[in-house]
Amino acid sequence: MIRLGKLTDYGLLLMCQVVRTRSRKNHTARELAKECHLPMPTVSKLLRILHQNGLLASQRGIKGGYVLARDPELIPITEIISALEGPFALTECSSDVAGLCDLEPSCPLKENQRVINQVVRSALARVMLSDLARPMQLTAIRDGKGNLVPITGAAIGRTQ
Amino acid sequence: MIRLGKLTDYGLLLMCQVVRTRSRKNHTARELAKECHLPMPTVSKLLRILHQNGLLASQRGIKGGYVLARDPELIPITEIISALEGPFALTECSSDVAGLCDLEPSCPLKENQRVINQVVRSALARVMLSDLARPMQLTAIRDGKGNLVPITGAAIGRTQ
DNA sequence: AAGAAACAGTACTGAATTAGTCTGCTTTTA
DNA sequence: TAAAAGCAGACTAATTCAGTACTGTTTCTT
Repeated sequence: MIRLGKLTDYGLLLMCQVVRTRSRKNHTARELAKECHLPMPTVSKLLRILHQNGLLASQRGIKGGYVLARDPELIPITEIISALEGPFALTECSSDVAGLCDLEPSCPLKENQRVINQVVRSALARVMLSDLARPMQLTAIRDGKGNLVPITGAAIGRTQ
Repeated sequence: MIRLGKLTDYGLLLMCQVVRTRSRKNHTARELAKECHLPMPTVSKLLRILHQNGLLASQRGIKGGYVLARDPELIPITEIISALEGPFALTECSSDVAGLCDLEPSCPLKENQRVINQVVRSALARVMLSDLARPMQLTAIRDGKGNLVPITGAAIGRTQ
């Protein structure tokens, strides 16, 4: 399967929790850990990374905590994923670093790897955090032209 | 990054090689291994899996080998990926198997994981093997930075 | 009919990656 | 100034993955 790390999954969960409870002034790592049933050190680490990538704003000190840096409508989930998983690449070859692959000079796939990558990425870039945080309400995404496309009809390929 | 295993990458490479040289009556594992600069046992294993999933047809015996089971225009790369990586799922939660996740009863993300999954999958389902096997003829253009961008969906999100 | 060439399948090993934990430090406010 | 909270990196354990080896089965050729 195409893999998203557990930590990324947790990260998405945390961000959703922040969105869902954003009436609160701020969110401490401890609170979020409890609410999401995740170990506190892990949550702490994730929140720090999300902060470093401009997705959360942090306040230190005894009354500190985290708040969302932007409206959830303005946060594509690709940003969260990139923050936690590093540069977006399906394989080593599709990254921008050269020389990672022995086959590189002879590999005719390299360019197309980039394309696969781009297809996945642009598809995910249309899903916003606000879409994720409202369970059950996401029945459509926007296609390349900005039109809404029902999710259910989007599936091609067979179900396994 | 979203991860595709090396073996899957090799599998895509092999399938492309078969397509590109399909004037040959058949393709032995040995030939393909040499042409793709991959170890022969690995190639053998991959070809067998691809065959089991109905992507290649095999002929045993001294004059045996593999041929493409269908026209490359009819093979979405999701099929190749699913064959080599197992059921399409970005995280454990998004698979159909229940009970894998401790958080399941309280996890409000579960449904949306499915959505993310579906978004990626339906995007990839539109890319056919024939598209991959013809480098440079793909429906993609280069943007200002030299990155390939599919013309079907204007890439949103920022480039990292 | 026998042997060679090629596919089929399984099991094991070593390596790489990842998740998670621990420890200590810095900042801020009551 | 002490406590609460964030900051940072190192370390360990577990899991996953790639690769290899070995054995069996099929079919063609001589």
